[in-house]
Amino acid sequence: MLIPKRNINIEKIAESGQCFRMTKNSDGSYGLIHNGRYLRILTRDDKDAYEFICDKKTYEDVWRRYFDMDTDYGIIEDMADPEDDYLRNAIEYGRGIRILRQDAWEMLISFIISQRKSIPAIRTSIEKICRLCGTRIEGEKEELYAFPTPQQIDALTEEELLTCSVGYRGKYIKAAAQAVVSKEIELEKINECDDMSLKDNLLRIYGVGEKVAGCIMLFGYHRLDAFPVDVWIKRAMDEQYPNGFPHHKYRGCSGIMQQYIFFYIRHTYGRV
DNA sequence: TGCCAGGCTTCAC
DNA sequence: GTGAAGCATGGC
Repeated sequence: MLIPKRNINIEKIAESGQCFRMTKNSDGSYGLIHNGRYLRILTRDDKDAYEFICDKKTYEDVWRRYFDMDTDYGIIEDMADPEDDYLRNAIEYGRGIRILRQDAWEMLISFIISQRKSIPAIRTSIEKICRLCGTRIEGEKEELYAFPTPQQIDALTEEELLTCSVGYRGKYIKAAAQAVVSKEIELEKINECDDMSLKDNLLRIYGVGEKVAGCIMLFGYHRLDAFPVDVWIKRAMDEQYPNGFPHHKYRGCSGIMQQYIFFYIRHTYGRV
């Protein structure tokens, strides 16, 4: 499947900090795992496109939605205030980033792990957990593992979890798995809630605060008004928006603007 | 080597 | 409701 490069940039998405299991292979291709499926992506400069290594049906059934291909990001980019140079620069810099429609459970655990960790360290931890208790993906030469189910993580002992470099977050991960397995929290059902109620439900989970809830909403529930504020976004807000970010101008897409700013400021400070 | 990382809970006040 | 302490460990 050839996907034109217009409005999608796999390299930027892979390092945008919204997903942790999309990695660059030694041959320059990209690989990602989602819901137990592996997708390899080649860059085809000769066609000005990406080549998704999958059949058309799988693309239509799975990846088209995952990459949010039915949203026109050009329209969203045009919403930026013409006088907001910072945002316009951020968008220009991050053009091609899209908000992936990832799995809510995976986002819950991934962003619990993310607190006070660097992105490379988050990736390392998540990979360890997948190898420790995730299901091996069939039909691939490499050893690839799906993200563990709630039951698989719930079955781990505290000691096993600690081998994944999660540190003090181990108890949060256990509690989250327990809450899901026991149906104390129903991740699919709460998708019926409006944004505010969805956030309230997520905040009930031990180890989930404002920022992590925002990330789960944005990347796991595709709630595009979620605006998670981490140390980087706070830095951008303090420096560029001393009177607060004008959310009212970006109703329905301020989370996307957040993602452009996050990507931009991390590169501005040379941390990537 | 020391500092920082897509923060959270707990506990004063 | 607000503010500060304490937290585990990898990566640069």
